[in-house]
Amino acid sequence: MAQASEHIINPNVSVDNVILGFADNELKVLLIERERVEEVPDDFLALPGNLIYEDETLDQAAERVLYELTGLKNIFLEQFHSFGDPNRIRKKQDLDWLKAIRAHPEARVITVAYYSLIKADNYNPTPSAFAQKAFWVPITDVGQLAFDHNDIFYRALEHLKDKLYKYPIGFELLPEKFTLAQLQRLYEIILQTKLDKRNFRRKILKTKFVVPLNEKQRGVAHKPARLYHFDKERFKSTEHRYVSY
Amino acid sequence: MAQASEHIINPNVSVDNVILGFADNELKVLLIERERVEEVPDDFLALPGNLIYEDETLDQAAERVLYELTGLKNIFLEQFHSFGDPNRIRKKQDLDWLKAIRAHPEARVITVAYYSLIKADNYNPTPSAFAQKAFWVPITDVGQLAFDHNDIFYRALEHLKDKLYKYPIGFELLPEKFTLAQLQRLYEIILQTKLDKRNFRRKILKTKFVVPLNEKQRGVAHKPARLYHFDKERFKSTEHRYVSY
DNA sequence: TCAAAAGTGTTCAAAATACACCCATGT
DNA sequence: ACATGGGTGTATTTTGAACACTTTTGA
Repeated sequence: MAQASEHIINPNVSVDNVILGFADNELKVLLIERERVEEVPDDFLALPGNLIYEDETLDQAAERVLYELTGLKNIFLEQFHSFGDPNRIRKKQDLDWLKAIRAHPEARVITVAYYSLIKADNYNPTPSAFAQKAFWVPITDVGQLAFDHNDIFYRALEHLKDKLYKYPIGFELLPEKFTLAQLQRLYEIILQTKLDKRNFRRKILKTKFVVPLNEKQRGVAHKPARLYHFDKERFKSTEHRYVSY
Repeated sequence: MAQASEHIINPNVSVDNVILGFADNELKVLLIERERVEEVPDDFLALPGNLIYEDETLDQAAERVLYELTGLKNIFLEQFHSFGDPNRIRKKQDLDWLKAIRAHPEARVITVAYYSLIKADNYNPTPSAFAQKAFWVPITDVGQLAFDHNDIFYRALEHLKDKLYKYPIGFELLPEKFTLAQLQRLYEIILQTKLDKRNFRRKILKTKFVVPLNEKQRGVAHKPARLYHFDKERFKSTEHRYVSY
C-alpha cells in the first residue's frame, strides 16, 4: 500500500531514524511493524526509515520520515553515522520482504542514520502511511530487529551518550517543565551510571540555563518537587568551554 | 583515463577523504588536481574521493581511495559525516568536469566523508591512478575547492577538534618518536588555542601512555629535546573516564 | 502516622591555572 | 658569547566526590 508520490526515489540511499522518547521514567525507542505482505511472515520490528527522494536533502528525508511516522515537526534530529555494508541485508526474512515491496529489491542500499529526541509532551505517535503500527519499546526490551537495525540502534545510544557529556540535549526528551529528579534519572539511564543527588543538583543549577519555576508537582504522595525549565536563550549565550590541555 | 576495473560502480554513493598530515610545524591537507579533461578548464583542487564499488563496504572504499592516492595502508581513518544536498554540485566547472568523466554525470551523489591522519614518517604521497597530482596544502592556505569540498573540509577539522578532547588521536599525525613541543604545537593548531608549556607537559606525562625514550634530538641549535613515544598498549589498558555529572 | 521522594551543606582530595628562570646546544 | 628552544616547581583557585538527615505531601 505504498502511497502515491510525485517524487523520484533513489534506490540506493535510505535514511533510518532512531526516535527516542522518555516516559514512565524509561527511555523508549519508536519501532514499527513493516508493511504486511501476503505470504511473507515477518516478526521483526524495524526502525522507521525509507528510501530518499532525489530532490530532497538527507536532513529533509529524515524529517519527512519522522513526520510521516509521528506527525511531529521541529524535533531534535541529527545525523550520526552511515551504514553501508553490502551484506547489511542478509536475513532471509528481510530479503523476502524487500522482494515483495521494493521496485529494486536487490539494490544495494546505503543508509544514513539519524537519531531524534521527542518530548514526553508530544508522546503519541500517529501511525504512519507506510508503517502498519508503531510502538514505543523500552530500550531494555528491544529484541532482534530487521536488517542491521540492531547495530544502528546500539550506535545511536552510544552517540547520544557521547553528546550528553558536552551538550545538554537531555532536555529535548523532557517536557517543558520537569523536576530535577526526572533530569537526573534521564542522565543516569543514558550515561548508564548512578549519580549523586546533591552533586548533580549543584552542578545543574550552577549552569544557569536550568531555571526554577514558581510551580510544583501536584498530586504526588510525597513532598512535591519544584519544576524547572530549560532556557535555550541562556544556554546559547553561555560560554561553552572544553576540558583543557 | 579511468582504470580498468572488474567492479561494478554505484553511481549514487561516493566517499571523500580529508587526509591530514603534520610537517614543518603545520597541519596540512592532501588535495588533488582532478583528472584533466580536454576543453574543460579546471582550477579547483579537490579532496580525494570516488564512487564506491557495489561489493565493498564504505570503510573499504575509503581505505581504497586512500591507498590509491598515497600507497598507504593501516592508517587512522574514520567516517564523520555524510553529505547529500541535491545541489552540492552546482558550480558550472564541476558540472562540466562530471560530464566529461562520469558515466552518469547527472546522477545525484551522496558522499560519505572520512578523515584520516598520516604520520610525518610516511609523508610522501604517491600520486594516484586517478589523480594527476597530489599536494600537501597548509590548512590555512586552502582556497575554493571543487564541489562542496570546502564544507566537508571545514567539518572534518571541527570533528577532529571534538575528538581530540577525548581521544589522543594527535599521535596519529606525529612520527613514532616526537618531542613534547611538537605534540603541544599540534594540539594548539587543532584546538586553535595557546597552551601553557608546564601544565601541558604535566598533564600529558600523567597519562602514562606517552613514554620518554633515552634519546634526544640531534643537530639542533639549542638544548636538544627528549624524544617520547605513544604506547598504544598502555593506552588501551587505561580506564577512560568521562567528565561526570 | 507512615511511606515516599524532595531538598539541603560540609569536608576532603584532585585538578586546573598562573607564572619565571636556568640549561644545553650550534653557530 | 650569544641565540634558540628545552626543561622545571610552587602556590592558589576551582572542581569533584563522598556522605545523612529533615521536610512535605497523600493515603
